[in-house]
Amino acid sequence: MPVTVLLVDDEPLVRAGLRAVLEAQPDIEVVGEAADGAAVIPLVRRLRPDVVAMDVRMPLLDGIEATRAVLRTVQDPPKILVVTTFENDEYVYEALRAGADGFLLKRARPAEIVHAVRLVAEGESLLFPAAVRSLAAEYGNRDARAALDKAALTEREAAVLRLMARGLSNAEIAARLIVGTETVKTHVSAVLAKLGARDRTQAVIAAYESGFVAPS
Amino acid sequence: MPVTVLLVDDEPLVRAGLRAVLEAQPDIEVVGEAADGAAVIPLVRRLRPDVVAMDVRMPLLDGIEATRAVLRTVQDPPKILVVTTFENDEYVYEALRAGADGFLLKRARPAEIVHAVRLVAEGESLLFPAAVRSLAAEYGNRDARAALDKAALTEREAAVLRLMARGLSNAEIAARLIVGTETVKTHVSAVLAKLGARDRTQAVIAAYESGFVAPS
DNA sequence: GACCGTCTCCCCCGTGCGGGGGAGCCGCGG
DNA sequence: CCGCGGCTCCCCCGCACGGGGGAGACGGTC
Repeated sequence: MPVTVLLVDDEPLVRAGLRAVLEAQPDIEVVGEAADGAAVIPLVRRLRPDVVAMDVRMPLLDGIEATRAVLRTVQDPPKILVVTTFENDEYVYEALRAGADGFLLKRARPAEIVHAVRLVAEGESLLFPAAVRSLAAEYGNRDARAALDKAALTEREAAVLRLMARGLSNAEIAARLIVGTETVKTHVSAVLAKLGARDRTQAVIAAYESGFVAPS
Repeated sequence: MPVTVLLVDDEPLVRAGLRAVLEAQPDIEVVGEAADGAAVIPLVRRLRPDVVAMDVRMPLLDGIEATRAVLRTVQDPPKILVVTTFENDEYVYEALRAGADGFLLKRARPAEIVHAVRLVAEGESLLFPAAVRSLAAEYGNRDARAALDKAALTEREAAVLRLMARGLSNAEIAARLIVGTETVKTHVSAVLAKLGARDRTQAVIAAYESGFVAPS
């Protein structure tokens, strides 16, 4: 079964471009379009897309509010891919904080766009605002895919973060994973760097805010 | 307007007792009863009580699952007061983790019961499993009210915890609150003690898990 | 074969954190 | 009036934490 996508952007040109790029893939199907955030909710309810490619800056209801609204009101909500023109767009980070699953630069190459859609559809991508920010800058905003990959935690790092989010100390995590504390420290440092966190507390906050771990 | 309460307990005797105690108060009104957890959701939807006094151990659907179900499926859910017979009931802590707002021992004195209902109705109570556990033991399980009060954070402590949950360091919190770092440390220590947390990370986790702070 | 990313472990080092005390000030209530 | 709880600030102290390096082993890719 193909990945179904709903396009949300106020510029018809962008929608057409995304549609052309995505429809060229046999495993991706664009099932609908919307021109502003206010139209998103009913469309999501009706079309039940796997992924919503959502512009951040839009009239009526911007991407942040639309993201929040979708995640709050829709059962089993779709993955949300935030689309933006500028790399240093503060709105993007807010949208990611609001629960968006990934981000995409409009100037990205078609292959990158396709890759990003597949990533979030598989639920494998995990983006943290600070990491994306620095990486976007580092990569000159031209290779969103690389930024996406770099921002993703490795398996081990994810395991460590999960235990951090349960309140375990480095020594306890080491015991649980049957590795040395030095190893855990290495992973923790990597996690902090990728999440843009200063300490483990901020990392755990990022884990909750990004949906990496959920309350209760 | 009075505080409306829904009683959920499989023992008619307990329901009658709670009803008698609560109805004696002019500002509290018992609007319904249920004998098991499965009947709770439709009743909550129909009666829209301010508070649900919920037994933990029940046939069909226990208090934990019922609490989860209510909080997950009902818009603007009622406060949930977990009722239990035993102080060291692991189920209670699970229920509190599931989002319950307070706990009540069946053997509590009428005045304590009334007080607990009013507390959760006002949304002022804030219970953390570890704190409740130790306090319940400390008070010989006879004074639930005292435990409730002790487990509640003071205004200042709550403010500090909110900032902790935003990733601020002690120095940053001190600057924000315009006090000395030593003062912040005092409050942090108090928060850790009341939450049964070992460090600030565990405190932030408790804050998320208890609903004290919410993602996004 | 060379390269790269991941995972593992090691060193040193500074410091923020948390525990243990104590203490003064204020406002409220018995 | 005195006590009590909340808020404020201070001391000392130990240690886990996090940053900065480096390094070896493995597996996959080019």
